[in-house]
Amino acid sequence: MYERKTMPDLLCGLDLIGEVLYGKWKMRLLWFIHQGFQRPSELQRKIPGASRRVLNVQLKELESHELVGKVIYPVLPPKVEYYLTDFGQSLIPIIGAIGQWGDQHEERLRKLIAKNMEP
Amino acid sequence: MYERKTMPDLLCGLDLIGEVLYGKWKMRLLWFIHQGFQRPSELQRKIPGASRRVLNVQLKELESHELVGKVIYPVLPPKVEYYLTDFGQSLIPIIGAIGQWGDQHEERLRKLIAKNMEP
DNA sequence: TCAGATAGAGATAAATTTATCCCTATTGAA
DNA sequence: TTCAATAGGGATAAATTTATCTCTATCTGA
Repeated sequence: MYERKTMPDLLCGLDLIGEVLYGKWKMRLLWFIHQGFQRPSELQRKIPGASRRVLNVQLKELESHELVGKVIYPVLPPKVEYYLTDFGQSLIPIIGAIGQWGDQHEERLRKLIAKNMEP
Repeated sequence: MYERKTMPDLLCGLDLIGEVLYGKWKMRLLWFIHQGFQRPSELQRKIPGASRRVLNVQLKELESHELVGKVIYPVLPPKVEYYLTDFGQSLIPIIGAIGQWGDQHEERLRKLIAKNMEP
């Protein structure tokens, strides 16, 4: 596993939230769990761009930060379900607002992103 | 300069906003500019954890994504001021909400982050 | 019996992001 | 006249994050 070499600054709310939410797939994971896709395999299908491995790792971090909980059913084949904790649930309005802004400005953003790729 | 090797997924609002806001200092830069710290040197003092260079680079990206604008005064020593465009301004409520969540949960977050450092 | 679904993790490679170091220029103050 | 402040950028190194590949295990259905 990777060992951090530098201490992060934790000066303000943005630093603090960044430590738990700054990860390529974390907001999507929280959002999809909130939408009812709670099993790892469902989440993997919802986020095809991410490998199985990475989602597992990020789910584990979300869990250790108490944003999601996990239920392991003692059955075979294995069954696992994630759920939002109250703490994680409290982020949903914010993630919703972020995604909504992106949706609202979709066209403009696509153009800007395209423009900033090649030149 | 760094050349991207893979195309990002742009499937939903979260992907889109990520392309312009996903950078260690970007939200802070927007926030401080919004607070009235508009000159590069002021921003550098507000964000001591970041090097001069990195802030310049991230400001440039924010500019190319039309979230901030830049006024160069033709004086010596040089004077530059950044300002939020309407587009950038529209992100302020969201950044505010994000930071507020972090502030509200400061204590809990500090404990969680600390717990997840060493073990 | 073999393929595919389920869930998870170690080792390692690749990509990306951030940081560091060293340049350019000019003015005013000590 | 030397230092600090102003703003910016290239080259490169380091840190971090993400992806890939390879394992383990068990059950169901063809």
